[in-house]
Amino acid sequence: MPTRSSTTDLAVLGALSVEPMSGYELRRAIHEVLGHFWSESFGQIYPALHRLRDEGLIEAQPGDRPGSSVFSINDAGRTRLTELLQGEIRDRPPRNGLLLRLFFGRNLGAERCLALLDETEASTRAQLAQLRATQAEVEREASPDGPYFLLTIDLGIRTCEATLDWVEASRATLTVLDGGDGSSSPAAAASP
Amino acid sequence: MPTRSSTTDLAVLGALSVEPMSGYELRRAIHEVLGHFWSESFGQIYPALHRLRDEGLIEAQPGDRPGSSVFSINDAGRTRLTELLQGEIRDRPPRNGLLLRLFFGRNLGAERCLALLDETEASTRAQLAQLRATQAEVEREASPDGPYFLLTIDLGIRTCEATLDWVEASRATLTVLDGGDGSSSPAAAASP
DNA sequence: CCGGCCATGTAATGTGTTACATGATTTA
DNA sequence: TAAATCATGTAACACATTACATGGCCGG
Repeated sequence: MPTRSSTTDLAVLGALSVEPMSGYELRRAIHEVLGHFWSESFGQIYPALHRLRDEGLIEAQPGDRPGSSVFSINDAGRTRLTELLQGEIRDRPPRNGLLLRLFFGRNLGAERCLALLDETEASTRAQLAQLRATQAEVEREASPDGPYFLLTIDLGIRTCEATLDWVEASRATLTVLDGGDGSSSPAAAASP
Repeated sequence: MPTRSSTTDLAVLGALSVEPMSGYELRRAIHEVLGHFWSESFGQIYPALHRLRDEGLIEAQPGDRPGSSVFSINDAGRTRLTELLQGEIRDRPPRNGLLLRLFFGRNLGAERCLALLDETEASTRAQLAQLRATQAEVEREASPDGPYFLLTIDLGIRTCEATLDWVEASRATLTVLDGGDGSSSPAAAASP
C-alpha cells in the first residue's frame, strides 16, 4: 500500500465535512475559500472522489442534473479526516519566484526590481481586499466552523500587511541603489 | 519546443552568476542561502547543468578531484539569465498544510489546534534566528549582491514576525473556544 | 581502516496541472 | 439561439523528490 496523496483527501474530506457538494462545487469552494493557501484541480478531485467512495468514506447521491452527483461524508470518513488532521504535516519545499528574482536582482538592475515591487504591491493589495471581504462574510454568517476559518484568514491578512510594509522599505533601499551613483556599479552608494 | 523548466535554470544560472561552483556546492548553496524561499534537488541540478552546458550557457572546468567539475557562467548565460529574470513569474499554487488543518480545526478540537500553534511558534522562532544570523553575515561581507540578498531576508524576517504575532492572537481565540463551550466537537471529548 | 563528507549521476515514483472531450442547463 | 456556466471525466505531460548506485578523499 503506497502512502498515497493524503493531502488531497484531507482537503476533500474537510470540505465535505462542512457541507455536501458535487465535484464541481468542491473545486470552486476550495478555489474561492481556501484559495489563499490551498489549491486542487479537477484532475485531482474527481479521481479522489471515486477512490474515497470506493473506500467507503463518502457517499454519492444523485444531484439535480442527470449524471451529476452530490457527495457527503459519513462516519468512517469523519474518522479518517480526524486521522489525517492529526498526521504529520509535510509541506513541499517553498518556491517563491519573486524572491528568486530579487535575490539575483543585481543582474536585473534596481529599476526593474522596483517594477517587481510595484507588481507585488498591486497583487498584495488585491488579495488583502479579497481577504477582508471574506472575513466580513464569515463573521456575518457565524457558523460553528467560522472561528477556524477566521484564524486562517487572519494569518493571510497579517502576511499581506507585512508584505506591504516590506515593499515600502525595499522601495527606499532600491531607490538609493538606483539613483545614488549615476555612473557605474550599484555597490558604491550603499556602504558607509 | 516545450516551455521547459525555466525556474531551475534561473536558480542555477543565478547562483553561478555569484560564483563558479560544482553541482554539489550548488545544491548546498541553494539549500542554505535560498532555503527559506527556494529549493532544488540533485535530480534537478545535474541534468540542468548538463543541458545548460550543451546549450553553451555555462562552462565546465575540471575540479580539484577526478571526476568533479566546476561550472561557471559565460556571457551567453548572463544574457539568458537576464531574460529569465524578466520573464513572467509563474508561482505554483500555494499549499500550506498548517492552514489546511486549522481551517478544518473544528474536527480536530481546539486543544489540538493549540498544539499546532505551539509547533508553529517553535519552528518560526528557529527560522527567525536562522534568518537573523544570515542577515548579520551578509551585512558583514558587504558584497555587491548583498543589498539584494538582504531584501529577501528582510521579507522572511517580517513574515516570521507577523506569524509570531498571529500565533499569540490565535492562541487567545482558541483558548476561549476550548474552555467556553463544553460540548461542540463531534470527534472527541476535550478535557481528560 | 572506517565513518563521514565530497561528488556525480540515474531510475523509479509520486504528484499535480493542462488540455481535451463531452454534454446539459441556464441566461441574455 | 448563442454564450456562459454547470458538470464530469481522462490522457498526456511537466515537474520534482527520493532512493539508490558508485566511488574518492580526509580525519581520527
